[in-house]
This record gives sequence, C-alpha cells and structure tokens, in this order.
Amino acid sequence: MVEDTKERIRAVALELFTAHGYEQTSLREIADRVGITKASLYYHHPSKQALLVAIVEPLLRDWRMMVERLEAVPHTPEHVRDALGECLNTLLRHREACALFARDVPALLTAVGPVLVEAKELGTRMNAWLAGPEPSQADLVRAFAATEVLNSALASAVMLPSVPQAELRATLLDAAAAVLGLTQADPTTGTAGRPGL
Amino acid sequence: MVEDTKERIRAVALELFTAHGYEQTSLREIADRVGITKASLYYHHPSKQALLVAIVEPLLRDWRMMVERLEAVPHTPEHVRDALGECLNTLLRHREACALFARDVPALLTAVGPVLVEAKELGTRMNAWLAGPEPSQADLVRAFAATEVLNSALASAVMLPSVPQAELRATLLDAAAAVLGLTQADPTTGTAGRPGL
DNA sequence: GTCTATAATTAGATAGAC
DNA sequence: GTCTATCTAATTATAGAC
Repeated sequence: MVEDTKERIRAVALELFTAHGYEQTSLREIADRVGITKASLYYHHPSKQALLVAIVEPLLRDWRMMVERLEAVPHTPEHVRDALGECLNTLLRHREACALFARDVPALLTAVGPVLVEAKELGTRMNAWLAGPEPSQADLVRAFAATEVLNSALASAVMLPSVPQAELRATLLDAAAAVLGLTQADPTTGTAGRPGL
Repeated sequence: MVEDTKERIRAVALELFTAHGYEQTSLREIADRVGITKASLYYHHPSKQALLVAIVEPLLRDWRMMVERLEAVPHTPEHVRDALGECLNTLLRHREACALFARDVPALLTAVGPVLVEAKELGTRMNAWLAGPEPSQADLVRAFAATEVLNSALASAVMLPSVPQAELRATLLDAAAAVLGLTQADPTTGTAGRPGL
C-alpha cells in the first residue's frame, strides 16, 4: 500500500495521544512503537503539530457536516431526537479522537488553537440549534447539558466496560432527551411525545 | 501574614494550571507572575508535583467527605435530589480545581497518578450510590450521565457567561434529576415526585 | 527568604550519508 | 525512506552567596 507508514504513524500517535496526552507523548515514543526513528517520522509528518492536525481533521470534517445538515432542519421534537442520535453516532465513530478533544483541552489549545476554536464554534452552533428558536437562558443550559450527556458515552465506555454499546446508546439517548424535556420515545412506534411546546 | 508567599504561589499556580494546563505552565511563569524567582519558589514548594498536590488536596478532602456523608443515607428520591445539589455545591466551591481535574486528565495522571486514582474511585462510589441498590446496567449509565450534567456547570460558566449562577444551578439540578428519572420538583414545596419506583 | 548561576535532562527539529 | 549524529531551546531542580 502507498503511504502505509504514514498511516501507521497516525494510528499509533492517536492511540498514544489519547492514552497519555499530547504533551506527554514524545515523538521518540511514537517512532519506537512504529519501529522507525524520529528522523524517519519527520519524513512523513513535518512536525508534531502537523501530525496532530492530521489526526483531528477527519473528526472535525464529519462534525462540521453534521452541524450543517442539522441547521437545515426545523426544530421539532422528532428532529431533535434524531439530532441527538446522529450526534451520538458521530461521537462514537470518532471515539478516540473525541476522547482526545475532551480530555486534553489545554494541550490542544496551545498546539492547534485555531482548530479548537472551530470545534468550539461547531459545538456552540449545535447547542444553539438544540436550544431551539428564541431560547430562554434555561433552554441554552439544557442544550449544553444534553450534549454533555452524549459526551459521557466516551468516559462510560471506559468506566462501565460491561455495558453493551447498544444499551449504552439507547440509555444515553433517552437521558439526553429527558434533559431537553422530551418524554420517553414510544418503543413501538419510535415516535417521541410533544410535551411543553 | 505567615506563609503569605506560599499561598500566593498556590493561587497563581492554580490559575495558570487551569488556564493553560499543568504541563504547559512552567515554574518560571508562576514565579514571574508572583514576582519572585524560580529558586525562591522551590524554597516554599519542594517540586512542581508537590505544588500540584497542595492545590488538589483540599478539593479531594471535601469530595471524600461528601461521598462518605452520602453513603450513610438511604437511596430515596428526596435524598437523591439533595445529593445532586450537594455534589453541585462541592463542584462550584472548588470550581477552578475541578476544571483542572476535568480538562487536564493526562497531565495529572502522569504527575499525580495515585491522587487521580482516588478521585476516580470517589467518582465511582458516588455513581454507585446514585444508581441505587441492585442497579441495572441502565441505572449505572444514567448515574454516570447525571454526574456529567452537573459537571457541565464548569464549562457552562465559560460558554454561557450571561446566565446567572442561581439559574444555572437550578436548571442543571433539574436536568440531572430528569436523567435519573425523577420528575420535576414541586416549586412550592421543594418535594420531588416518586416516579418509576 | 530571595537571589545568581548552573547542572542535568529532554524535547522538537535538521543535516547529510546511504 | 530510513538511518546516525547533532543542534537548539526549554524545563525541572540544585548549590551556594547574601
């Protein structure tokens, strides 16, 4: 395969960055694990920062697409529930990179500030949509809390490894919906109720 | 005052660690900001690690006391709601140190591993109590998600600075309760309902 | 208690041979 | 593409004068 080494470096780096943090991981560690030297690593990735960007970029692209898809849709209870589900999917699809984002903010901020700024902006837009049109301050807080519930999927997988992912997904989706004041979805129809609208 | 400098160092260090991360903050920065040199800093705190421990210890002590108080109390809806409130109070009382814990896990793990291990254990015990006796897997996940909702108070304060703290507190408390399946508290009596038990 | 000076280590990054 | 060897800069930490 072409560029095989480059990909292997990326994979190893993601793993080590997520496990020990960006600053705590040296390029020597990554190179050792891949089975090459630091100098060879630099042949494929021009800097540690660039390596991080290469890791984080795909996640950001997916996230951007998701938010844009979202904003084209009206804020109804069904769409809100769907949005939470899609958000959870995106989170789980990029689980490791998301964990890196969530757990290593300060390091990423100094290393790739602009990238984190866009990530934060996407989060804000997502929350704004979730809060609905003309939101109260409580709506904004609830939207924020709901996304945190979904985020907890990352930590839950580590803290509660015995819970199967399907159950984790379903439970967190209901929990996030509950935070937003949506009632439980009807399991027979998959349709959510419409309270407080 | 006795030990005034030592306290000033602690305060500045907490501020910088929280803002830029533990690894990203050098002792030179801290010393500069306090208005002394690195060598003087070492007179008061024997190492960077010890400085971190001095910062984190009070938070851990409060947290430990809270969890122990909690475990002595039966798992009823009212007590659960009270527990969420107490948890939120502890979180807000140590806001900066908590933010450091939440945002800089990898750095803290390598610097003060054992301390983080105890923090994690306390979190686990808190979640176990919240999940109730003989919890289902869904109960465990919900307990975890509920604490994440409370945690979001730290980030909310930054992301939604216009929301007054009282409203933030009340909204998050209701949100966490909703995650656990408790209904809205009656605003006139402050008593929660008892659904699904 | 605070300073100057410096040791010891490590990191990211580069030059140039093969 | 990968290597050996090296550079530069920054960090934690210490020694010892005042």
